[in-house]
Amino acid sequence: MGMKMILSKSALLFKGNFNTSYFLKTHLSFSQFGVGFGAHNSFLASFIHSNSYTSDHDEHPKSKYQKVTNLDHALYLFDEMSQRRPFLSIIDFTQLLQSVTKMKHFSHSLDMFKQMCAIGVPVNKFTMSIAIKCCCQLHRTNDTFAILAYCFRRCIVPNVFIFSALLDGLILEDRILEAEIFFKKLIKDNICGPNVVMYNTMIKGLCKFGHNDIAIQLLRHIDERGCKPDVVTYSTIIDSLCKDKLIDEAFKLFKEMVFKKGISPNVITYNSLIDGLCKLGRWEEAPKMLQEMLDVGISPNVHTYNILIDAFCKEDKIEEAENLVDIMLERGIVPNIVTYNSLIDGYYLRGEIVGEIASPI
DNA sequence: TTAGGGTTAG
Repeated sequence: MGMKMILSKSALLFKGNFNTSYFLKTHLSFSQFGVGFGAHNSFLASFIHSNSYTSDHDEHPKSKYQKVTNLDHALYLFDEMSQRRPFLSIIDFTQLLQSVTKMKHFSHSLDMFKQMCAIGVPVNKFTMSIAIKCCCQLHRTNDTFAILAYCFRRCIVPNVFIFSALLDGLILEDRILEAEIFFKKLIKDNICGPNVVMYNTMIKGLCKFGHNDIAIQLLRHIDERGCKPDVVTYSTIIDSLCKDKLIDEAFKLFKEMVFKKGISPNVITYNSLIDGLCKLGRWEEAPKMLQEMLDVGISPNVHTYNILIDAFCKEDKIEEAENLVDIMLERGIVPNIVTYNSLIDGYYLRGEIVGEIASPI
């Protein structure tokens, strides 16, 4: 099998089914929640700068459990900790659990959590919320509800972190109806006062299912509840509007966020808008947005460049895409697999990749 | 001195 690729310079714990409906008895109607691009200029830059703040990152040094980046090392440490008596602090255990979770070894994290419970480590709300997150990432939300039941048995009252993780799990599994019912029940029965993260999670779910209008209603509702929407709230809806090709609506919300609410956009907000412009073929405006980002002091990241590179490649503008790769490299941003996949697609569309591609293995 | 949310391809 031969390979001939012509790429130019860029070629380079808890078993059992907990009954979710136990928590969702009350079914409420969600209906109770009930400018186009081009006006950006230096005023925007000054406005955003005036609303930005810098924080001193005077963080505490990381513990050895927080520094772990290797699974085998983490498991070794855990084994060592499990055998020590008296137990180390629950903070040490939780930090190690979090490190394994950050490595995305969710099954191992859950196994560790179960082991902690089995040997009697006094798990707390922090530990619980990490375990629930792991369950959700593994698409095992029903097991998550079992952990919640375990919370109650141990007299650990779930808090907004734990409920938000649960809500996120339902949304991840596309169980939007249950998510809505659950969310409303938490509020109606005063089980948990939602904060902006929980609202954002619900808004993400609504957007995921195309309910932009209800998401915007919920955005209005946040203010009425005395909670403040933030850049994630707006960016989530802006992104959804862009994906639904409602770019003018997205820019309207963008302006509301910046000028009315005084919330500074970030690189993710801009990425969504640039992607929306590219996918609608508004080629004049996308580079302007990139320039605007730079003007307001927001550095494009690998996502930003990938969005533009992919769009150029799909439009047979390979040279422009290659120029962007050069700019990325000059700015110290390393192209990743998405960058190369987009470029390969572009070359393929142009017919510059011929023959069969042999397996490299 | 321990926990949560939004962006890119296929």
